[in-house]
Amino acid sequence: MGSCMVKKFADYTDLTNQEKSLLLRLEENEETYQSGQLIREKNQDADHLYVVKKGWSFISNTIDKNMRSIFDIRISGDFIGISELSFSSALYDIRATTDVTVCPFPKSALNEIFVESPKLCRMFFAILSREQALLYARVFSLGRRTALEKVAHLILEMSFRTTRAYGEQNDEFSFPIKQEEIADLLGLSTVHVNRCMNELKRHNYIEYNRSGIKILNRNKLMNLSEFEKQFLEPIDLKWHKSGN
Amino acid sequence: MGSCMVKKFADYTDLTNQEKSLLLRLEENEETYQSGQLIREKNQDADHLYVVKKGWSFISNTIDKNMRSIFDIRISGDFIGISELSFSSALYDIRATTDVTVCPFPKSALNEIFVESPKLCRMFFAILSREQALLYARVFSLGRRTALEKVAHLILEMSFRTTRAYGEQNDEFSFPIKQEEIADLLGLSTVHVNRCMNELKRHNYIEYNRSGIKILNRNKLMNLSEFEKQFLEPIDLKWHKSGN
DNA sequence: CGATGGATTGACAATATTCAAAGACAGTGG
DNA sequence: CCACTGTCTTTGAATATTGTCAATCCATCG
Repeated sequence: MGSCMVKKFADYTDLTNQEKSLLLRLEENEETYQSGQLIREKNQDADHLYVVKKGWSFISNTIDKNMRSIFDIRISGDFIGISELSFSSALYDIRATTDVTVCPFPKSALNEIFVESPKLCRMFFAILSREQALLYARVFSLGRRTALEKVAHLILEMSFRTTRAYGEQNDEFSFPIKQEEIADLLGLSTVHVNRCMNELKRHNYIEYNRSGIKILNRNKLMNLSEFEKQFLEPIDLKWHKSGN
Repeated sequence: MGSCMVKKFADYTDLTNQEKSLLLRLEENEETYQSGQLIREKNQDADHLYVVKKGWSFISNTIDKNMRSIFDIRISGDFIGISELSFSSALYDIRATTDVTVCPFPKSALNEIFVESPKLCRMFFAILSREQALLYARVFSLGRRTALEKVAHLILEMSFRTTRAYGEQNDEFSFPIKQEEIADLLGLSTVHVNRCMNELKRHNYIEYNRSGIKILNRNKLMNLSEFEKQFLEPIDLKWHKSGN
């Protein structure tokens, strides 16, 4: 299979061969993990970043045994660890939700890329800034949406993200994540997530089973969760041109 | 007064004169706003970024009149707008909490800096990645802490951030923010924020009035909110050296 | 077939919200 | 200097939302 990064970056801009080979270096090493396995633990040395090549994983923090928060789901083409760039040890756990392939690379590789290619540097910056925007959206969700709206919003978010990552627009997609994990993502209890999922099902907004989800009424879901469509805009790299 | 940026960056690394002048250019223009004023509105053109030079401001999003979420408070030395780098129009409002001085600069200025100085480029990347880490901490707070813990955590966070921005460690600091704004930051109702603040006062953890706050028992606050001390680590730029 | 991990359900409890009213404080103009 | 205004804070009572606990169901896998 090809390189996630080259594919992802080439969606937005033309790449020279040199730039392609810089990106390919990030995926020289591969590691695979089975569903449920810990990929890296909090407080370990954080000298590597990761690119997710295949599967779903998530980053989370646990305080006090029964108090876990999942910060984000990471799927094919996503980076893991950028927020730890300026920290010496890891701030959170990384765990495989499905069977997963990740490519670890040393932090210093980023620096080489920045020096060699201003275009890739801008691209990385744009990606990181886009992730910040998505995190703001999550903060909004956590702070100001009801449980039902949160669940609806998450389903839509993952629908758009998988579409972008895998290329096929599809109302029926793989959603290989436990209700307990949804709860930890959204700051809810497992039981309540279950009730919300079933309410969405009763209203005929979605269908779901263990491994997948089918969106039956995307508009209603969008309205319910007041999904903000700006986040679907493609990444715009024009900001390096003129002063406005 | 001197440049926020030069001061902030010089805390972490040595700067050449050229680098200093690159940073100074970001603060060539100044605008001042009065407490409560809108600095920039959602959906306007997002062709500029801002450095906050003086005062507190915040970035927020409002859906449906009575549903506001404040994403972050921005104080002296903080950037505003980086998460909109790859968007053409603004995702959120920027509003002055106190009287505020901000310096707008065009997005393209960032690109010039990246091309001219790899060191500043790394620095910007490190700052942005650090902000992501802080956002993860906020996600944790919103999802998994009780109201009382959230309030305690926010007070501590701002205590550390003002210490870093203004240089003086102090248990008594300016906290010029309405309870309604705290509520929108933490995803609570104004009334409940009030009750929590008063509970912290009753326990003799804090004192407060309209404009300031005094921490009486920092340890108890740290324990209550399970504050994670890693976030206080200074930014580490060593990641550009070896791949170890 | 039994064992296991996850999903589902009901009853009850805790936490936080809403609404409405009253208090405190700073700024304003007379 | 005082009354007036508007904004923010504080309080109580009733309500809504979500969490907790414990039991049961269901599918999958050896």
